[in-house]
Amino acid sequence: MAGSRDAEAGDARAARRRIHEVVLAHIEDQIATGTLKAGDRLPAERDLATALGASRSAVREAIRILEAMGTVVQGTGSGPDSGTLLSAVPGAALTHLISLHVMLASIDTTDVVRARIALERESTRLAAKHARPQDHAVLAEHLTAMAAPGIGVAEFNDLDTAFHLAIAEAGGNVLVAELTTALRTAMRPTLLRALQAVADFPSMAARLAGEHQAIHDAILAGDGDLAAARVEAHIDGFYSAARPHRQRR
Amino acid sequence: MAGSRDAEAGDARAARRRIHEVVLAHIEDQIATGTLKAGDRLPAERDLATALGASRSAVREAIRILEAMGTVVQGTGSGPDSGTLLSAVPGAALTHLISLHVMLASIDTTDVVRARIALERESTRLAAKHARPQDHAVLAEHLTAMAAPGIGVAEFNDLDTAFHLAIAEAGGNVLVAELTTALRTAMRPTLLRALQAVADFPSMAARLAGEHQAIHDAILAGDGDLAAARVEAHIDGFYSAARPHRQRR
DNA sequence: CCCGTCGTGTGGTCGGACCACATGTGGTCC
DNA sequence: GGACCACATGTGGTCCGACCACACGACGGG
Repeated sequence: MAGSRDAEAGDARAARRRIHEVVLAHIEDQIATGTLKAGDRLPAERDLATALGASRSAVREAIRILEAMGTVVQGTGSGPDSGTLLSAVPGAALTHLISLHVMLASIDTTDVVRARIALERESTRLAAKHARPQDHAVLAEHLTAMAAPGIGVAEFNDLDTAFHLAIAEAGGNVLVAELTTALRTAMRPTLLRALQAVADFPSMAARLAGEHQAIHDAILAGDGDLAAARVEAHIDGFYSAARPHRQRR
Repeated sequence: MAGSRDAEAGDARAARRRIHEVVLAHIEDQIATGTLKAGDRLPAERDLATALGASRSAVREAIRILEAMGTVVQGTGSGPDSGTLLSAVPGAALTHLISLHVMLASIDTTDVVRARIALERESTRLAAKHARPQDHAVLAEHLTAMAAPGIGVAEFNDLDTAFHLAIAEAGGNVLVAELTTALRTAMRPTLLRALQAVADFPSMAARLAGEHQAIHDAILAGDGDLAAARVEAHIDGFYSAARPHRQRR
């Protein structure tokens, strides 16, 4: 049935839908109905192709999309790690998506900041309620690392991200945590530029460290509202301070 | 240089990176540096392939990913709408991504609800500050439509989504609006199931309509905090009421 | 019993062919 | 001269068949 352009059946009336979209819909349908679930293995590309009457290229394009969405991982060779498996790791995909759109300027950075604040207020409030000792340990660890004298801009920023992410994870809401990471990561280049433009980085680092400490304290105290307010002030304050340095282009 | 597995150059040391990833990185690099921006046209697939020393399949897979991210649209034929153009419409991609992960249960629906609340609190607060007369008109329109007697479950739900989306758009934050839509759309199947399980749908619709009206009133009054609180109660309340109906699986 | 080898199955890649579609260009007919 | 039609051209869409790289598992020799 390969090269049959001759109108396979009566379904030809449908709009010219690309084949890989049909394949994609087929797979997503099985996901929606529970026929396929995380951890399952998809049929081999070749089998899927013949089963759906499509070419392997079409199947591959569909799988490529699923992979980009973070719902599938592929491995070569044989064995348990080979083949196409349904995973469920939205983080990287989300980050990729947001980053692309920030780069394309289809999303304004101030919008990202506001969204971050909204999400982190929530995750911080959750963290204040649910954080366990080990979560606090992680946070404290990041705080210590950030206090290292002579720390570089990039390292500081990455620790900063890790700190905020740890809060989100302590909150226990997977989606909020993933979104927080995605937004924070998407802003990384912007943040680095801003930090590098800061005249007195050490004092800026000290100020941010102090704010982080205050946030942690509020979380430790279980005061969600206070922690949330401090997070908002922390994020908002930094961007307000950094924004004046506008890069050309 | 096509089938050359013989270590093209010194770059062989790099990990086995799939070719489409290289192509993708190449394009994203041009986006990051501003060489390519929204509205621009990518080279033809064949040209890109020869230019990068890759096969057309590889290029197509990379483009497929970009398309899935909502950064590219393709059109056949010639003319201004043909070829591969950089767009910047994150909405559909975001929705697709979230929906997939909700279906795969890699994201818990209660997490989605909490995230929605966090985002909609923000957008509602923004709407209370920035909404213009035409925004209010749209909101009022949706409210009227939802009040139609004998309205069906699906229609009501879609209008509900439209109402919340309109608020997000009135707030003026593109990212928050897109995220709101994505989360709301991802929850659509779940919401429909819940609504269909409601014994007395008309009275439920009336209750929700009343809450919507109250939210709109607060926005009209410019009281962001009140509006935000009402939105939170509205969303939280509905899910709490509907959750008891747990579907097997 | 251990270990190397080879078979087999999986994704990764390629190139070339052809289709469908939309436009532009030119010639033709009135 | 102007309206119109046919073909050349360029773009994505699709498919096929082949081969590579890789990893596991079975088989057989030492």
